[in-house]
Amino acid sequence: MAAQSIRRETMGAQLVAMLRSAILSGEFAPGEPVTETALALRFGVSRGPMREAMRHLIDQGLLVTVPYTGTRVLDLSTADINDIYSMRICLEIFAFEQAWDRRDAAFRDEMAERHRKLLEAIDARDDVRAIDAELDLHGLAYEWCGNKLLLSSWDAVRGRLQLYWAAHHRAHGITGPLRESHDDYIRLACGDSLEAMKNEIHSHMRRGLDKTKAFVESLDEQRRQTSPNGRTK
Amino acid sequence: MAAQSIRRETMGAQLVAMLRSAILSGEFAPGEPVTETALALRFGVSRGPMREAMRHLIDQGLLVTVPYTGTRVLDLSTADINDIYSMRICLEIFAFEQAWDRRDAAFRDEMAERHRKLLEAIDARDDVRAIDAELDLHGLAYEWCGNKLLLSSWDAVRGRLQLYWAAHHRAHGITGPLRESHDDYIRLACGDSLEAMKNEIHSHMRRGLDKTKAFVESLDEQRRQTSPNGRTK
DNA sequence: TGATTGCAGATTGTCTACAATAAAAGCGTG
DNA sequence: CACGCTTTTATTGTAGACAATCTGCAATCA
Repeated sequence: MAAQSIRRETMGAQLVAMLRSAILSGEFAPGEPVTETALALRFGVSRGPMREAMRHLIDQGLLVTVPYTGTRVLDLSTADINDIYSMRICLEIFAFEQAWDRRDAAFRDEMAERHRKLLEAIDARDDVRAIDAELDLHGLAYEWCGNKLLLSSWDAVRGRLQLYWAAHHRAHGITGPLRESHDDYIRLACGDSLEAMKNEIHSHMRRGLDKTKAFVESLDEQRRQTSPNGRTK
Repeated sequence: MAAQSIRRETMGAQLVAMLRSAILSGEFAPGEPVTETALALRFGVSRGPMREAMRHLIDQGLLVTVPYTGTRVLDLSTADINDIYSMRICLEIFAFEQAWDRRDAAFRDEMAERHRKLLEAIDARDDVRAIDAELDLHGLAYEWCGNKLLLSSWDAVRGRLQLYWAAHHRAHGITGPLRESHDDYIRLACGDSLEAMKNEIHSHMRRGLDKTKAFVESLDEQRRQTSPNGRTK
């Protein structure tokens, strides 16, 4: 019944999706100020719904705002990366613990399917899609245990992660996930040893952390050289 | 409560606090519909800021909304309780792992201070304050590790927990935490064995889960008898 | 009798205009 | 040239009116 719904969604909800993808696609860079009027103009709506969508992303942590002063895209910081990745380890291990006994054929099929989509995006050299596919792949465990609270926490982490990876991609070009980087992950996630899977999560995250951290540090270095003040427009 | 003493904060931000405490104090019961106009009138503001505050609580999960139809306070459900408590175990153990080596004299002092406030509220038979104090006590570990992501996840859990406990309190009168219920928790949290603390968290949560679950089940029973129509979705 | 359709009320969604606030720019003065 | 004050401007905050949509009920018709 919902197949051919034309305007089933409210405007604000659509704006959230559009604005998020605009940020993650790099149209608005991390740290860059965004104003309600400008965005409203950009998306062809009034300030009301636009503001509402922005508040939603503020709640999610993708935007930060100072009352009566301004709003800007979340800036990249080395400190936050440790938080993000340690949180990932905690949540993903928990997700697998909860989902472990619920895994069935459908789970393994879905896992394979998402892996296929990831490989497809990598082969197509489509990094934006590859990033999304990798996060979808990791998201399966969270979805499978059916804990809404856990899922919303993962969403918060995912948003930030995507922001960092997208920035990384734009700075260094092709830097998406390697083709074989998830082979072990998939194998163990569908295997019989929860302990082995936990270890894989740890080492998987460790690799991701090192990579992401190195990038942001190089960015900090670069920024320090060009303008000691901060951002230039 | 002091309506508008100082206006350092923006109106919407104050409304969030007021509305939340109104919900948690039971002025608006779980499952009860709330309308923007009624609330705006109640707090003496326009629909704009009121709506904004409501959207914030919607993002936090304390309110649920259906487009063009209505908004209501989150309803109590037995299924969610398992999610909440398993999430609590996961997050709180992680918080102590992260904070463990950072604990110092200030940490132990603050822990003692919050425990003191909890006992004070219990002795004063002030259950609402006791609930808040207990959550503050548990919150210390989260605050201490300085992970913003973790803290926001804890906030989400805390809000729901508070909703359940407050409902419990209103239904059964004095049901707040017992005076000695946190002695072990405090002792081990300031002690030398992380493993012992993890065990304590597990058993502490187990007790809380059983108690809360029994309450909601009794509530479901009661609701099933009085009104068969039941507005469950 | 049963289903369908039209109507009324309520509620949220959106728009426009105006006020409050904070940061930046201008400017005179020592 | 630096300093402090005033003015300006950009931005968000708030208000009220209007439009779109949903729900329930009653009138209508086979």
